[in-house]
Amino acid sequence: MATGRHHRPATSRSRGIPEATVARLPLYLRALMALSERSVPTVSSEELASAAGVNSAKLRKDFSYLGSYGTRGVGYDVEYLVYQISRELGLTQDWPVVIVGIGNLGAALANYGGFASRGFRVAALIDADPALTGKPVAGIPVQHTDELETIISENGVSIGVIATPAGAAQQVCDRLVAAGITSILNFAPTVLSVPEGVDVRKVDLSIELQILAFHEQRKAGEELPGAEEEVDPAPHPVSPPAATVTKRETKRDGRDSNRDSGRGTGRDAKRPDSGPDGDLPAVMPA
Amino acid sequence: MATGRHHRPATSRSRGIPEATVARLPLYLRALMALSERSVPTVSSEELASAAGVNSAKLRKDFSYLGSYGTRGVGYDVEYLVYQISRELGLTQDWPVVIVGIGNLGAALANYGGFASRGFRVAALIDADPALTGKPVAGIPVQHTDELETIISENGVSIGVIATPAGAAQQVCDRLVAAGITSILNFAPTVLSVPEGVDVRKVDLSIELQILAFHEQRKAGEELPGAEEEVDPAPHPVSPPAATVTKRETKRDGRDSNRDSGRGTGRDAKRPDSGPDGDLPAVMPA
DNA sequence: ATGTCTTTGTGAACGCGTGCACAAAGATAC
DNA sequence: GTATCTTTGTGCACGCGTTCACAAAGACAT
Ligand SMILES: NC(=O)c1ccc[n+]([C@@H]2O[C@H](COP(=O)([O-])OP(=O)(O)OC[C@H]3O[C@@H](n4cnc5c(N)ncnc54)[C@H](O)[C@@H]3O)[C@@H](O)[C@H]2O)c1
Ligand SMILES: NC(=O)c1ccc[n+]([C@@H]2O[C@H](COP(=O)([O-])OP(=O)(O)OC[C@H]3O[C@@H](n4cnc5c(N)ncnc54)[C@H](O)[C@@H]3O)[C@@H](O)[C@H]2O)c1
Repeated sequence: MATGRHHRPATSRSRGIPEATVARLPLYLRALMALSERSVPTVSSEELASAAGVNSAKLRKDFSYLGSYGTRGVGYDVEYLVYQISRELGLTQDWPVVIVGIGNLGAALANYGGFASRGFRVAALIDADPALTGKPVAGIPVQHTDELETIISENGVSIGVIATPAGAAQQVCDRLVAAGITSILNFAPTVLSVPEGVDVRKVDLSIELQILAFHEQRKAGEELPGAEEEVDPAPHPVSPPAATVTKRETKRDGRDSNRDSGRGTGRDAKRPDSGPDGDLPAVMPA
Repeated sequence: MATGRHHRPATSRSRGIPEATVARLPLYLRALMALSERSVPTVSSEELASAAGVNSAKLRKDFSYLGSYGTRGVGYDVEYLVYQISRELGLTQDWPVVIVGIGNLGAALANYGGFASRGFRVAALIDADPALTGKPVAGIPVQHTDELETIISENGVSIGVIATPAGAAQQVCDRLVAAGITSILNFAPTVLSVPEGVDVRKVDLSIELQILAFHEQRKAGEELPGAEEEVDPAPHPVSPPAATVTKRETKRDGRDSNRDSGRGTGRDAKRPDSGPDGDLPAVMPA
């Protein structure tokens, strides 16, 4: 019970365009706009692919979902493709956006030029702090949460950005949805529960860092083979249910473990010398 | 042809742990730490899964890669699992991190408490602007780019965050890598080229918004069936190579087009009334 | 000790995404 | 017009990730 609703659209491929492709279209668009500014008339899939950092076959397949706008032997017309992708992404209209939670991050977002330059218009900044109300941030006066519903319905906003503390996020989310928002970009580190038909995308800083840390640890571990690895480097923090814990050689087969090998740039003593402060960060809040 | 190096590790599954699983571990960890704070001793896969917003089978399979730390009939010991995941992610040590580019976003990141609370320590803030040098941000004095190499090698930093303008990102990246950084979190909207062995993860705000806009457009389009859709709503921005353009009924079969249907909450007139300013945002910079 | 009941761990099937490799399309040259 | 050369569009195969569904493991009651 209480599974909330965490469904991807289920029938993910919205109109025949795979989700993975949709996620890459902005990438292509960015590269294309750079070419456009340099007045480059056409690009080959190879060139554009390398500019966007993807495989050229993938790019061609992606474009084929849009309807094959290329010319064999020549490539793609830059301007035309910019327009087609923009249209496909819905960027030929502008999207009013509200940002809720104008703290450190919210203010940075409000100041971010990359919004406006891509068809998104910051329609309003909303915060619960009365001290902020009326204060201009990035030239836009902050409005109080009380007016959230009014702002959204009067401006026909359908995209909301949540930059409040995690504790307030779900509540804010509920209000946004009730007010008519159907797309949410969430920066708060929480899982949001939304009704069907509402899209949520999340950006979580610390998750990204943790993923990097994982790989970083692996790199470091591989350089010094042998010794501690595989084994449990510390006793159990609390006594688990019973004698269950001792039994643990179930998995742990230590697969191939190759990682493309080859280094490249000189890397040597890179291990952080296990920070000066000896306490574990916040791993065991107990 | 300057393909740069955009390889995923190739042998993606680092030690037998699939990349997709690694990406979810922080999610589980977050949920577990919340339970831990509430002194919940054990959780079932079902409960934890719904807290983390994933399928319970997926969660169990994910945990099985770590070595099956559960007790059948009971569930998982919260504290023990917190520790195991932390260890797997490399969070039992603390990771010094440098942030380069202390503008709007960089400052927000520096002020973000979520770093420290998860084992990441901001070792230094670096910016090219001499006016910023020495000024404290979040209690840490900003240092000049000249000292980048020194800072990194002296502190044994292996993770770097880039929050500079896009134009400076590749250059900053190169210096970071040369100085010994092997993991980069990039906020600048550019594709970074790095040598093998260096991990790059990117966070791109406007890409997320564009993806939301795509789905938003689809929702709106489905409510008013018929009329403009499928057809080219505008002439070609520039004349493509030749008579090529006219021929375009190659694809476009208008697939199933169902999208799980069912709405749920009342959604009615949500279309942004096509912004007051009549100009297309920045779609056609030409 | 035996039985029942809960929940894990995982085999197997399936679907999506990726990349290879190539036929076909069209440009360009002659 | 014909030939050659470039580059697209895509069929196909493969691998990863997801999900189902269930046997086995163990807790708990009696
Ligand atoms: N700062 C970062 O770099 C960063 C990075 C990643 C994630 N985050 C997350 O983003 C969120 C915001 O971070 P921050 O550093 O800007 O925090 P912050 O404390 O500086 O700002 C939060 C703002 O939200 C407002 N707020 C609180 N409750 C509200 C409510 N119910 N309705 C409307 N506004 C409300 C507060 O008044 C405050 O202005 C947090 O969840 C944080 O975890 C921040
Ligand atoms: N602000 C946001 O919410 C946001 C959102 C998404 C992406 N971004 C991206 O993040 C980056 C930073 O955004 P911002 O709003 O903070 O910009 P900003 O202009 O406020 O800050 C950029 C900072 O980088 C410094 N800098 C410039 N060149 C440098 C160099 N070579 N070495 C070191 N420092 C250098 C500048 O002095 C400045 O302090 C941009 O690429 C932007 O596109 C920002």
